Amino acid sequence: MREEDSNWFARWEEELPSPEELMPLSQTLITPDLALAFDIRNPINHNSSNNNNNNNNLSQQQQPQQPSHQQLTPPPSNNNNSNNNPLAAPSSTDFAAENSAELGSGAGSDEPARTLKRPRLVWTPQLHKRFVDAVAHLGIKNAVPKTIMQLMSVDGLTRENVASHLQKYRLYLKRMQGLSGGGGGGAGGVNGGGAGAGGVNSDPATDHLFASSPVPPHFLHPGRANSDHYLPYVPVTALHPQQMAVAAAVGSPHLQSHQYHRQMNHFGSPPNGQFEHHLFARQAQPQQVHRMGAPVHSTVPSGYVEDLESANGGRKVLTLFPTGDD
DNA sequence: AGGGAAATAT
DNA sequence: GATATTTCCC
Repeated sequence: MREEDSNWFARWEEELPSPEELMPLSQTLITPDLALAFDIRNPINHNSSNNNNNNNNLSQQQQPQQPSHQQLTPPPSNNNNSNNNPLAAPSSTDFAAENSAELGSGAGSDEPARTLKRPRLVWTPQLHKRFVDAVAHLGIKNAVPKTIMQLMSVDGLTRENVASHLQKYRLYLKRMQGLSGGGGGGAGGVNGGGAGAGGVNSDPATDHLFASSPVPPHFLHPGRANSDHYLPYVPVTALHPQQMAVAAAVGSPHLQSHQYHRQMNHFGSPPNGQFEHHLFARQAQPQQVHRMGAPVHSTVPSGYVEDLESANGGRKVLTLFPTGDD
């Protein structure tokens, strides 16, 4: 089985986007202001079933901090611009900025990063993927909230967020160990994104989200093999501060936990083409983790649309948008 | 800061 | 009712 390990790594490498595949810097976020200025509007916005988040925190309105409510269109094959046009303007239909819903009175020009209570963070497969990668690269040993958070470089992510997620993730791993150890090792197998494909995931009860991202073998085999053999020192260089936005699913309560229901019904017409997501677009702080190794391979697995969840069945929302800020 | 469990929101 | 995230406590 050591092969698995090496394979996993190889796989990981393969996954890395080539320089050309990286998102062009120009693909930055469009702020509402800009959108308005340019009269950019979402060509297809038919969502808004319930635009307002009526959390119990009704007393608070939206977070004007980053008026960038971007939403990536989930289109089937929305491959990033494979061309190498670094200065391509916002890839056509990829996303649009929509706002105005109710920020009218608020005047979202300012981003007073006040102590706004942020809405519940929704861990999308992408985000989780990133999380897993980070943990994998750090090694369970060093995988602590703070470090993970730093590695992820996801804006808006707080240590608490990560800690909490980590907690659950560990639980998940634990469960998996127990299951795989006892009988079917299948569970532990690398799901390889194609979760839904060949077979069913072990348990429906299993965390949907967690199941959506491959679990590095080492995670399950603490004792086996050297602990952190593979990544003696995190090739952090690989993880670049691409920004991933955290999505706050404020309006769509249903697509969070029921994704495994595969909304991709036979009709093939999902309820909505895309959902409205509020993204916290903040720039990753320069406080990046010190990158130790040099980018030898240059592979930069950044945050961008990795594998759309055809696997998940119902998850077609991308909540991260790469921005070549910097 | 890290880990775990209770509380709450969805 | 169950699950996902947040918040509190050690």
